[in-house]
Amino acid sequence: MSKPQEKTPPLFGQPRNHKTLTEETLWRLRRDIISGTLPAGEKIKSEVIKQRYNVGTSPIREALFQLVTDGLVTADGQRGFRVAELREADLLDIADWRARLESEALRRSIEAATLDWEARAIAAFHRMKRFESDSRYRDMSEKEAADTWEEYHREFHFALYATCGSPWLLRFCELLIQHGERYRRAYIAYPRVAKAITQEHEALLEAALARDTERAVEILDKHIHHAANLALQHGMKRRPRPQAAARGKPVKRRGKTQSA
Amino acid sequence: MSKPQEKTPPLFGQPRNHKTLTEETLWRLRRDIISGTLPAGEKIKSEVIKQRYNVGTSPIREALFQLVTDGLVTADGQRGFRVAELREADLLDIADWRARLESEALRRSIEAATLDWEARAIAAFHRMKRFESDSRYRDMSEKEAADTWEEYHREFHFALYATCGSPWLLRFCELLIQHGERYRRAYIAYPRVAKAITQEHEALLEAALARDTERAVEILDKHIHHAANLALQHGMKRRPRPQAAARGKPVKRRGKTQSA
DNA sequence: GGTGTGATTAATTTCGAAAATCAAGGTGTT
DNA sequence: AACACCTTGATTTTCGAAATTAATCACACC
Repeated sequence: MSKPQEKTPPLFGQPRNHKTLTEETLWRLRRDIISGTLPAGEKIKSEVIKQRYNVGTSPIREALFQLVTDGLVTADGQRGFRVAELREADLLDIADWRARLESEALRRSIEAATLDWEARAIAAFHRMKRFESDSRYRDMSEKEAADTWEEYHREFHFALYATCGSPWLLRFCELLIQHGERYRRAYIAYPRVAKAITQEHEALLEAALARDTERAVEILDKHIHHAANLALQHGMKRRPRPQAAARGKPVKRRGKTQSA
Repeated sequence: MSKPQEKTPPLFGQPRNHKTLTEETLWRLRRDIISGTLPAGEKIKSEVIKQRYNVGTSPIREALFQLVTDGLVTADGQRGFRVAELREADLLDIADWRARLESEALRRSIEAATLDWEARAIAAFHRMKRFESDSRYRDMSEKEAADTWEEYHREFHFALYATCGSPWLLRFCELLIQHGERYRRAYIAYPRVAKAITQEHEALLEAALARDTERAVEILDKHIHHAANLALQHGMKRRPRPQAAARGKPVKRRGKTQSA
């Protein structure tokens, strides 16, 4: 009613109503890659995906090529697709640019703040916070809980940036956030990470609502680097060289790698 | 020999050796869109492309979906593909972020400058400059000349940014440059634009080689905004509302729009 | 015993046709 | 005459199979 020309960016997440199989497959694949269901470096066999998602060759390939452009999947010549590797240097680069670009997005959004913006941010924050403390999430599996929280978390950040006014900036943020989430989730699981950063979210929201741009940006900057460092620390303990795991010789075994 | 792990970003342009038909189709489509051979807003009919490029359905769709992610093509629900529209606001946004991000890339590249970097930049500049003044380009059609110059121009800019050390930054620059080029070429043709900005390139190279970061960044910033304003001025004269042209009613005629 | 070459097998890419979807034109009813 | 519904033709999407390419193994040769 209020703003009919507003076009929501292709933010990913909930079961949106997808018009084509390609679109649906894209979201499912993206979610599975970011959540780690499809681990980094793993070969993506169309046969497996075909059975898992119950679709034909074309939608899978069309979705995969979009993910290639997004950088979540790599396509080696004529040797099929792989989930993109995780590299420490990449994580640092992502955190660096997330901090820079999201800070700018936040700054612009605060300058252009509207009542809708406030409402959306508060709503998103509430949902996330409440989900953390409410025991309802015990009704779902760990993974579902993580997926849900991450969805809320993403939406909270996006709500803050939404009115920045620059489509390109939003797009870059979106891309970086996706990749950043993948790194984080590869290294630390849900309930843990939320505890570590929850009060930063609160402070961030508060500063933003108070229109205290400088403080908000400072908090956001720290928040992003904090999250990246958390991932880095846990990641170093857990997997010394993420890319070495799957890249090496394919274990010599050729045929079916796993069936059931 | 020197740096075997260096991976050239998927910079587009010349007839690289493509391994798959999808890849080849991607480059051809991208080139045709950026150069304006496929005009903004135009419907992309797979049947037409199929005949023009002599490929089947799959490679075309796979390529198109990659361009959708790049923002050069839009996919409306189940109604096929279109070349993305040109909008004034978008041009301004692109110029803004080109200036910011390329400045940062240039700054970092200068800080990390190597001899290879110098050599590549000088080589690229020479090629571009020489092409402008040399009458050889009369051997080709206007369009070929424009294509060639744009290729050199792009390479010159990229050469300056190449050692910035941030893959994500390079990627953003790449994307923005592609889109920026499309806007420029939609409004002003080759020989004209080169005359207007050629001495800026020279000054830019000079400052960069002298390691005068601040001056180089200042020149680059002006250069980018200058180019955008040129496009804007010419564009406003020529096409008052770029997006209105093709969006409107499809002229009521349904069947085959054009055959030969 | 190691190495290079040819044949076999698995996988990916590509095509062409069937199924699904959309847009326009036509028909009938109020 | 206006509106809704159905039919029809064209386009897009999807599938499954053929063609192409890469990988693996076996065998002979050095």
